[in-house]
Formats: sequence, structure tokens, C-alpha cells
Amino acid sequence: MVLQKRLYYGFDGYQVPPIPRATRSDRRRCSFRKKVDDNQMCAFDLLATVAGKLLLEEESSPSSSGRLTEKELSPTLQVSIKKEQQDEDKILKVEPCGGLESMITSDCSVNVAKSKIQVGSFENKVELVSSGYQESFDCTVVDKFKKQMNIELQNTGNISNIAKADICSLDDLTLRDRKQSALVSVESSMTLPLGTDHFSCGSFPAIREDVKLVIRDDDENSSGCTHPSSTTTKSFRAPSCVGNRRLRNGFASKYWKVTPKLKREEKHFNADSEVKPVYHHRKFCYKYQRSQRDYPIKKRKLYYDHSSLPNPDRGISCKGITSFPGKKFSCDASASSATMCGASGKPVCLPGQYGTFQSEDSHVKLRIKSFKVPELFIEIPESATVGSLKRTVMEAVTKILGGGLRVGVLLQGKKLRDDNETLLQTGISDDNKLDALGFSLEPSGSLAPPPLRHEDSPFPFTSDSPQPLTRYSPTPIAVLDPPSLNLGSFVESDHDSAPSPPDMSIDKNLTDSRALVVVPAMNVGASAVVPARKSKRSEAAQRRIRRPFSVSEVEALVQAVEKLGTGRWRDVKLRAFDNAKHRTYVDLKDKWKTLVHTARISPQQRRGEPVPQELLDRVLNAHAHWAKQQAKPETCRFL
DNA sequence: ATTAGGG
DNA sequence: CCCTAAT
Repeated sequence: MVLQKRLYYGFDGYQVPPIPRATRSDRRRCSFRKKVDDNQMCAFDLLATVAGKLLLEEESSPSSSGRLTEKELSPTLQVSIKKEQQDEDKILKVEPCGGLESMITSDCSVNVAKSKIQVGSFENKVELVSSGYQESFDCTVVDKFKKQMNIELQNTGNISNIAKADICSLDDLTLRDRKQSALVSVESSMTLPLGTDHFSCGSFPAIREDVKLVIRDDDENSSGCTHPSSTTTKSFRAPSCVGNRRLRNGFASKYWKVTPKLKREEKHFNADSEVKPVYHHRKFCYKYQRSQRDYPIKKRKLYYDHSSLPNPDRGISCKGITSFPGKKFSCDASASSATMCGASGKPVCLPGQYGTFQSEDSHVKLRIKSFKVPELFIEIPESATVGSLKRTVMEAVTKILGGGLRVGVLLQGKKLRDDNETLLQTGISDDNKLDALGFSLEPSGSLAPPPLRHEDSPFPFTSDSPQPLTRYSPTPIAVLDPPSLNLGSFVESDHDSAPSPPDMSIDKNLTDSRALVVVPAMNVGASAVVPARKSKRSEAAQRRIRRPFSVSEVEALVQAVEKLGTGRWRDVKLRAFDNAKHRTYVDLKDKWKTLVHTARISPQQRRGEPVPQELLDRVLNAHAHWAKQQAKPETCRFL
């Protein structure tokens, strides 16, 4: 205990840095000292390490963000996996039963990276213990081969009251030979607060209320896989939408993930290693960031990744809108756009797009020149013919349009949701706003393609399928403000390609649009429908999608850094982001860097979701503190 | 695999 | 976020 005191840094919230994981400067010092006195170093290492442990143990008391104890977990979520042989689909079915039915509403999709999962038999009943903080669920299952399988149930919703889960009945679960599938049933006794009542059990709205269970095998997978991991996906409607109402407030998006991992520790980006979600071209990305300033702050955070760009192109959007004053409205839509519009059952010539003018009778006249389908990703063998390419693209487009379309109207990047508002009210009729008017074609929802899993198997292609498939992932174009962002309980979304902001879209957005998006973007330009595949390398080196840190994440980061210092990112990661698979220690370090920068600049210069000043202050303090420690560590550390 | 920094 | 050098 004496030791402990000595090793404290005065600032109560900071923890003595364990030597084993010394920072670079630490190491420098160490080596230096080593020359001077090796024995002393050893003693120091030992003492510091012990002290560090003591402190860590103390910290991990209940109140901290450590794992919740069982007692703290009231509601129970049960997940059982049973064997089910039948289809060759290697699909894990998620069968909501019990109370969880309310959580798993109409859409459950499970992906299994087929051919990868080779689970022997589960030996033990396993508990999924909520990590509390991230509200994700981890579970470790050991198969007969003694490999560890990490099953993670992660929800990106705000389900703070789900704390524990059990995995049971795992006997003989075998997923092998791509022939068997497991059945995962989920039970829960949790209840969620009721919300307002404009939730509809309609097909579309429910789409967002889905649960995804994904089983992934991270075991040095696909070492020989030329193709990205193949995945089979299936989604099915839950028996009922009873309980949908209960979801309204409690959940945002219900993405759950069951991820079996055969490795002890998380491997950052394992999932991405093969094929990372495409990202904007760097320049494009930053350019965009800057342009974000043009959007209302509240809006900004709604755009999470490139797929959420405020750009109307996100859906099938209009281009080339022109005004034609003095003329009567005429449709100049291109052939394709006309087709698209027609498919939606809507008037082919939507009054719309930029370029309107007030006619004598106060009519707003618009003309849509064309629509384009952005971000449609297509994978096709080099040997394929142009003809097949065309067909493939056609299929992809058709598939997307298959569900019918809706038209979304954007004004200055903001979606107009109130169908009852008049053009006058919305300002569309204002001449000066015409430029900001945009339209988008969105899946109507009812037949919208089920969300596909992207993270682990960015390409849903079946390895044995010669036919190129397309992948699309409906993504909300824009979202409203998250009803609430509970500090300290941010939820992770592991959907790299669909970083759907957890809390968004609960209410108003249930009917929100889902862009006709397609893949997270395997190509740089949205316009590049079929990316030319230069080298296989180019694909693997795709940039990850941008996933801005939420305030709660920042909070967690700050707290961890205050405690651990600025040179132990790995520990910070383990401590505060252990369940955030998409945040690597490098990310955290980078974030800290930007946080420090952010804290130093004027509030006016800051962009993105505003970080509470209080947090920024802490950042500065902690940064200064640890910098000081780094400067003159000996005086504090040594006896 | 981590850390630190530049880009 | 990415890329790398240095550990």
C-alpha cells in the first residue's frame, strides 16, 4: 500500500503507468537507466508493475466501467444454438422467442461465413456477459478443439437494460462442411419503455428493426481464399411484430451480432483484413468533411460514413436539374431515370429537382434531368463478357428497384419528411432555395433487400457461384437526431459498412428512407458503378469507412487516458473499447491526437459532432499531466 | 504486436 | 484514417 501511494501521480484520477508497457520515451529512459544501473531498473519494473496491478484491481470495482456482475444484470437474454441440418445454406436462423420477440421484430438476418465455421461441440453452457459499457455481449465458447469461440451479441441500439445473456444447449453444435446450420434462438425477459405511437408494423419500417446475428470465424481464415469470404445470408421475418412498439424508444437500430472467434483476443480488423469496406478517396473524404460545415451541426453527425453523405446521390438521385423558366413543366428525365421512376409507380416526371420557378399561378416547376444509381457495387470476373457485365448491372439495379421506390425530397441536404407540408412552407418555392432541392429514389421498403452482412464477408458471393452477385445494403440516407445519447453507454456498431448511428431513426425515421445504396462503396466515386479491378491488392487495401467518435466514446477514451496515460493505447483499447471491434488502439491514439487538437482550437473552428467542453478540458488536463510525467518520470516513479 | 508521428 | 519506422 505504501508502494501504491508512492506511485500515484498526485492527480487522483491518473494511474501509474505500468512499466511493462512503457512508452517509447519510457523505453528510452529505461535503456538509459539500464546502462546506469540494471538492478535498479529491475526493482523499479517490479514495483511499478505490482503497483499498477493493485491500482487496476481497485479500479475495476463495480462502479467503474468494468464488466457488470451478474447481480447487476437483471434482464436476461438467452441465446441458444441448436443444430439444424437441412438446407445447404449454412444459415444461422435466429428465432426470437419469449420476450425478445419484441426485439427481434420483423427482420432477422444471419450470416455465416460459410466454410469457415468449424465448431466442434460446445462443451459448456456459456454466459454472455455484457460488457456493460458498450452494451455488447461477449461469450466464450470452447469447442472440442479447445479453440475459443467468441460469440458476441452486439447491438447498436440503446438497450441499456439488457445485461446478461446465456448461451445454452450448445451440445453438438456443428457447423461444418457448409451443410449444416445452427439455430439460434434468443429469449429475453427485458422490457422496453413504450414510445409514442407512430410506429407501424408495416413492412418497411420494420426493416430497421432488425436483428442481425452473424457468426464469423476469425480463425486465420481464408488463407487460401481468393475471393472474399463467401457468405450466405438470409433474413426472415419474425413471426410477429408484437412488441414493435416497445422498441421505439429503447432501440435505435437493432443490430446484433454473434461472432464466433477462435482467437483469444480480438484481432482488430480481422474482419476487414480481407476486404475492407471501401472508403472515399482520401481527398474526397476530407473535402467532404469540410463541406459538412455547410450543414447544420445537428445534421452533421447524422452522416456517418460515405454512405451517409448528405449528398443526394446517396439514393438514386437526380442530377442535372435545370430550371426552365417560362416553360411548362416537362420531363426531361433520361431514359433510365424514367424507367426507374416508372418502376416506382410514381409519375415518371417527378416535379423536382433544382431549377424551379414561380409561375404565374404560383406553381413550382421543376425538371429532373436524370437519376443516377450511385454506389452500386458489382463483382464480376475479369473473364466475364461485356454482355454479362451489362446483365449483371441490370440485375443489380433491377433487384434494388424490385421492391419499389419511394421518392425522397431533400432540401439543403435535409430530408423533408412531412408529406403534408406545402412547398411554400418548406421553402421549396423560394427561388433561392431551388439550388438546394434534391430528390432521391429510395427503396419503398416492403421488398427492400434484406440487409446484408458486410463486415466479415464484404462480398456475399458464394464461392461456388460463378454468377457475380451484387450486394446492396440499405442505408438510411439521413437521420434525425438521436433521441438521446446516453453517455457512458454508447453502443458499438460493428457494421463497418453500415455504421448506422444507433440511436437514430427510432421514431421519425422508421419510415425513413433507405437509400438505394449498395455496398459500402467499393469504388471511389459513387458514379463508378463497376470499378475496374486493377489489382487484387487494390481491393484488399480499401480504406475503412469513417466512423466518427461519438461523445460517449470520447468520454470513454478520455476516462481511460486519464487513468492510463497517453502511451498505452493498447491498454486504453482493452479498457474502454474492448468491445468496439472497429476501434483499434491506433484509432484511439489518433482520436486522442485530434481531441487534443480540437481542445486547443477555438470552438468555431471545430467540426463534427461537438464535444462537450468539459471533456475537452479533461483532455487538455490529462494530456498535460501525462506529458509532464513523461518529461520527468524518475522523480515520481522512483523511491 | 505496439507505439509514435507524419500525412 | 492511413502508412511506417522503430521497437
